[in-house]
Parts: sequence; structure tokens; C-alpha cells
Amino acid sequence: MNMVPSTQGKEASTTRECYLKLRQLILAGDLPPGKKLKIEELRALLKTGASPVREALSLLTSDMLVERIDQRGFRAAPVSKANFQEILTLRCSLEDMALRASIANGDTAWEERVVLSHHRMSRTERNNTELFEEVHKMFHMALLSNADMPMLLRYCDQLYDLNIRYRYLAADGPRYGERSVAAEHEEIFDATLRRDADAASELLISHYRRTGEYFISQMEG
Amino acid sequence: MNMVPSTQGKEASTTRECYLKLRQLILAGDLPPGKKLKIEELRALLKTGASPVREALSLLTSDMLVERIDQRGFRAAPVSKANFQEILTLRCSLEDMALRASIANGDTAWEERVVLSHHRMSRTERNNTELFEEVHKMFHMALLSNADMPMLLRYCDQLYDLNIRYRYLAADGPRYGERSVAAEHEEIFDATLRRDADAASELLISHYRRTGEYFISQMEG
DNA sequence: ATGTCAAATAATATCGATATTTTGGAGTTG
DNA sequence: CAACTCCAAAATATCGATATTATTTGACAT
Repeated sequence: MNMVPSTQGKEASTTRECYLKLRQLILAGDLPPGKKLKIEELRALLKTGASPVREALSLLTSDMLVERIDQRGFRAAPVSKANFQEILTLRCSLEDMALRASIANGDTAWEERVVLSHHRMSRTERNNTELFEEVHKMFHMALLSNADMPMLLRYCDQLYDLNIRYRYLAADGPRYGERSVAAEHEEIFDATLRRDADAASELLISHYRRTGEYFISQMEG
Repeated sequence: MNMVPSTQGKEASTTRECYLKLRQLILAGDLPPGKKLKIEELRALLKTGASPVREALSLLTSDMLVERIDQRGFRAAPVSKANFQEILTLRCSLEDMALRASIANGDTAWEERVVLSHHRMSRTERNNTELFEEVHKMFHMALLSNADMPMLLRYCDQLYDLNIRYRYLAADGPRYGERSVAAEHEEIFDATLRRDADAASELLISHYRRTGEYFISQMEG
């Protein structure tokens, strides 16, 4: 009888919705690092049952955004200088691998994805944090998307999100040096389209390191 | 009043038990790749409720041993030549990083862990597959254990298990070339204790590649 | 025969309630 | 006054049942 599709298009499961919402809350710092995540609270917040919440938290555990202690519940993953450092190191190594593989497999469809995502990013205002972070991630993942290594891409995606979380947390503090981020993106973009893997990778990694070292200097200064 | 502890020692949660059992079943190939994993069946097999089973399957999803399709249940992760290849590539890269970091941080306690696990492995018969795989993994993880990079170690651990699964599956086929596996372990061991990172890493990686390429040649031959 | 549709069947996802375990505090003792 | 035990409150983990959603079956029309 229900001829008008209630939510038109994709009917996600309750669990997935919980997962996405909780993920966003943690990434944006609304559920701060180390905070105890009580089922009952979240159940009330998301207006749903306990099962989907539990399962969503389970999934977030594998993204390393939530810690679980057997019989003692869940809590938002803590942050630390060492953890940030490790994320940075792993990203440099894994994205280097992925970008090289992506370029090596380079085809037209991929090139178009890169161009499109780059264009969208350039057209998005940086003030609109939420939206900018989204297109920014799209651009970076598009660069890697042709690597033909699904597990590697999954790791890169995870690490990207873990890193973004630190960015959100730091955003409360002093505005981070506007630097020449846009110019750096431009250089990476150009080198990639030139299929110059060495240059592209070098630029990408130093892009990360520069941002990373700035944060590290702030974290316990 | 219960003065005699029922299971003496560690009381794990039902979920964890399910997780460990299912994991072993999948690794050993008792739940073959691609097989539909129906909650009801597993519930009966493990003699427990549906909730722990669901949660355990959720956890296995993050280990990439189980695939989940929203609203359509779980299935054991499929296998493929490409997937094996990717696992091999990632292991070579990540274990290289971990081993170098581990050696760089090298201290006495770590050295003793390595020596101990090596000794245990050398004292274990290869025929006792189950047990040998356990001590073998212990040895390899001990080598990396001093890297002081928890996320990296987690990735290595995951990838190790994914690889072992292919070994179990291939074990049904022709016995894999006894080769000089023991000798190779010896060389890796020696180079590591010498703190010769370049040599140790080189030996470790070629150890993996050799085994890997042997399997690949068999997979679709 | 073959393809389509609807009812029946089976499996998953979710809920509400119960059982277990942990946590916090009051009261007692050395 | 510190440390320890025991009890009450709270939170987690698990169960059994129901509601949703996918899949199969079989009748019917082409």
C-alpha cells in the first residue's frame, strides 16, 4: 500500500544510521576522547533501541574510534601525541604506496574522478568546515582510488578519519596556519595528472608532514 | 557461595568466546570462503543466544574474515588470487616498517621475548599443525613487538591471520615444499639479534615472498 | 515451456525484559 | 584514620519474542 517511498531511495538499516551518526559525533569531538559511552544515554539520544547502538559501537571499535573493555562497556578512543604520530607515520607510508599504485594503473575514468573532485574542492569555501572536510576527503581518496587494493584503501580511509578527528579537536584552539594548503593541493594535483609518481608522492607526504608537525608542536607546547 | 570457580581463571564474555571460536572455524576453513553464515545455525552450533553470535560476526567483519551485506546477513569472506596478492604486498610493506622500528627500539626485554618464542618454535613439531601455527605466529609477532606502534601491530596481526587462512586452505592440496623454512627462520633470528635491520628486513620479506609466490603459482595452475 | 506476480516461507533486524557484573558508598574493624 | 567487607544502585550482557525484509514457491497467463 505504501506507494510513496518514505525516505525515497536508500533505506539504510537502523544500525547503519546509528553507526554514521555516532561516528560523526566522535569525529567532530561532540563525544570527546575518553568519554564513557553509556548505551542508555546513546539510546535516548538517537531515539532507538539498545541493539543497534551496541552493534554500531562494535563497528566503531574496528575503526579505532571506540574502545571496548569486556564487561565494562565502551568509551570514545583516547587521543595522545604518540597516537597522532603513529597515524601520521602510517598515512605517509600507506598513502605513498596507494598513490603510486593508483598512478601506475592510471586510466581515463580515474583521471576524470580526480579532476572532478579537485574542481569541487576548489569551489568549496573553507569556512564551511563540515562541507569542506567532505570534499577534501573526496579529493584525497580519489587520488588513491585506482590502486586496485581494497584493503589498503580501507586502511587509508580509516587513518584519514582518525586524522580528521585531531583536526577537529585542534580547531577549538588557535586557527591553524592558513599556509599554502591550496597551493600544495594544486601541486599534488598537477604531478598526479602528469603521472609523475615520485613527485606526486613526495608532495603528498610533505603535505601531510607539514600539517602534522604543526599540530604536534601545538599539542603539548 | 560458589567457592569452586567454575572455569578457573579467566571468565571471558560469551561474545568473546563466540568470536574466538568462529574465528578459528573460518581460519581453519571449516566455514569455507563465501559460505552463508546463518545466525540460527551458528547459534545452535555454539549453543548460545543470537546476540553474542551477531556481535561476534560484527567483530569478525573488521578483521575482514566475514563480509556483511546490510539486511542480508553475513558470509565468510571470499578468497581470490588478487586478495592473496594484496595481503602479501601489505605484509611485506608493513612488517618491514614494524621490524625496523622494533629493532631500532631494541631492548633487553624484547630480545628475551624473541629468544624465547624462537626456542619454543624450534621445539615444536611441524606435524602438529594447530600448535605449530600458534608458536610460529608468536615468533613472528615477537620480532615486531617492540615497534611501539599499536595500530601497526594490529594491522600486522590481522594480515598474518588472513594469510594463515590461505595456508590452511592450501594445505588440502599438495603438501607445500618443505623448503628451508627452518633455515630461513634461523637467518631472520640471527640478523635481528645482531640488530642488523637491513638484513633482517630483507630476509623476512623474501621469506614471505618465496612462500607467497609458491602459493600463487598453485592457485590457478 | 517460459516469464511474471503474489502468497508463503525463511532469515535478519530490532525490541523489551531479565540476568550478571561492576561500581560506589556506608558501616565496621584493626 | 586507613583498609576492608558487604550491600544497594547502575550499567552491561544476554535472552526470547516480534516486526521487517529477503527469498523461494507455485499458480497463472502469455
